[in-house]
Amino acid sequence: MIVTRFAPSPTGYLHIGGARTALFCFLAARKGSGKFILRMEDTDQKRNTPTAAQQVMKDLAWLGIMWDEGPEVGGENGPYYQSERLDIYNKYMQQLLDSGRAYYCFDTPEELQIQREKAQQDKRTYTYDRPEVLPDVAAVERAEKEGRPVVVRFAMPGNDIVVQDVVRGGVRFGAAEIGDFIIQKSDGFPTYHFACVVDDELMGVTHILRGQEHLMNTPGHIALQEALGFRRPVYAHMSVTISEGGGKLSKRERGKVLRQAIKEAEGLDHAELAQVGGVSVEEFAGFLNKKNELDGPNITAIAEHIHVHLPEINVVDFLHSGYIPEALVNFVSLLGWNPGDNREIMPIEELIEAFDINRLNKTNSLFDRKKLISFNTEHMRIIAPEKLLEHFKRYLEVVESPIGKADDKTLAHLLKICEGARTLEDVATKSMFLFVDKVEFDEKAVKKVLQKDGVAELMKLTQSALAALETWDAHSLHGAIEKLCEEHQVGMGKVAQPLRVAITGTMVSPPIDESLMLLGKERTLKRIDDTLEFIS
RNA sequence: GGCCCCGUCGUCUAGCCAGGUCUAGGACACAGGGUUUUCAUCCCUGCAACACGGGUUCGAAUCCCGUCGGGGUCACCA
Repeated sequence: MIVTRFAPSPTGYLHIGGARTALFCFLAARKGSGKFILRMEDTDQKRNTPTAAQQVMKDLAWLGIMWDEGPEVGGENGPYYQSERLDIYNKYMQQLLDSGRAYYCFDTPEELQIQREKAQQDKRTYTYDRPEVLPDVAAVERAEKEGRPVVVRFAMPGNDIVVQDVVRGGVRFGAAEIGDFIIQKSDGFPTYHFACVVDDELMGVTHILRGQEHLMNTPGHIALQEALGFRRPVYAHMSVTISEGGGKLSKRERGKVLRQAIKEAEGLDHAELAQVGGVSVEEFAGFLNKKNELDGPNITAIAEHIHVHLPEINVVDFLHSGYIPEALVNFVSLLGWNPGDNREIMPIEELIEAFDINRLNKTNSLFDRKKLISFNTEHMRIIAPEKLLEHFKRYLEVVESPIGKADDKTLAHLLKICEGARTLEDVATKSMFLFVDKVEFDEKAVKKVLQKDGVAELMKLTQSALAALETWDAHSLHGAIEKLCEEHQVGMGKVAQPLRVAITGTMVSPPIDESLMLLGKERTLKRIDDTLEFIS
């Protein structure tokens, strides 16, 4: 049976790159009718936040990447938070210490830094200088008394190590390239390398799919496995997704774009923005001066407040932008993998069926948001309407849209008449006119549509035609407008466009008959009145 | 800088391992045209790539070497 795992360090929101790794692990497990484990690698006491693990799980669940074993769902190999497994690690740590495969060190950060710089000068790889005689327990006590940090290092074997990788083939690492690395920190916690190797063995992980950035760690992990008598899992180091600007997809990008937008907008009230973002004025000023970065939610709040579109980086960002998870998952699955034929738009079941670890490719890929939009458009079209409704409600909730107050029937209807929309945000934008008390006229719309000769006259005629209408449904409305056009020998646009601006204030809305129907007779006639007054 | 990985249209990629069927296929983007009451959708057409230089071979996108370019990694982070 194939067992995979996704092991994030809960330090913030789930990043789109992490989602991709998780997805491939999930697909590999499902395809092999195996097991997908979620494990929280929270061994860094300084960086972990209590809410981050929850958020990561929420994001995974939204994407439909559910784990068979892990936090919340449990399993036979728990606990699934590494911070709760310290005694397990200590047992193996002792084993290594006893057999002389690990040893204590007492170097200060400054001392190590000097060594590193020296190696840099000599243009060689820095590796830790293992002492001839390994420190004993007495030495540990002495070091503690002197207040020196005590860590444990793993004694690497002196041979080359070849990593057999599904994606890369055999990759050889010279013995001189990998030094004795730290497996236990001075706070007593294991490092990632150690905890990861122990847990993968204990949890029976058979296939490790992870980003290429971990390839250099792998020889160390393999050496650890051998010293501990562990099995060796199958490794697959996947290509990574890089940003349009080159380099890793980074959360800094959002800050960069926001800073730029604030600078260009000019005259914005910084104190107000700081308040919207939930940060102090000083913090906000520091952010603008690139002195510090702001947290994801703070940046998102400010951007939404001033209507600036930021590049999506975290999974939640995509939710906020109105993407649906089916599209995101599908799109991301095609970054570094493909089914081998020309299929592209695929629901998750099809992805599972088509998945093959041997078709993972080696080259890094760029994240192209334009293509994502196209995937989103298509998935919004093919998804079951009930599911789309659920996504829509979730979206409206997180962006705190007043549309969220509407009942299911109305929302479903809005989704239906907005068919062809690219994102849920588009649907919301088009529907907004129904949820405002007073129309605000868009400057461009006024100029292009309302300030034309004869508009007022035709609109008055339209108004009386609509007022005379007995049944207020899309069909009758359509008929009435059509009739009006025929009588006055004008195209549909001549009547529909001014009407659209009158009831929405903009040039964009669902089909005019549907829009009028939803608005209702009374409100429609009132808005036409207001418009006539406005243009006279 | 050391080490490691990678290099097919602007982008995601098929083809490469098992050389000929490749005047290199698909998708997105872009350009032009069409449908439509707006936006969007939809339909048609077009543009567009084997990084470069050497080999091996009757024959190279495919195998080998070099150059250049890109990415990763060099923590008591994971």
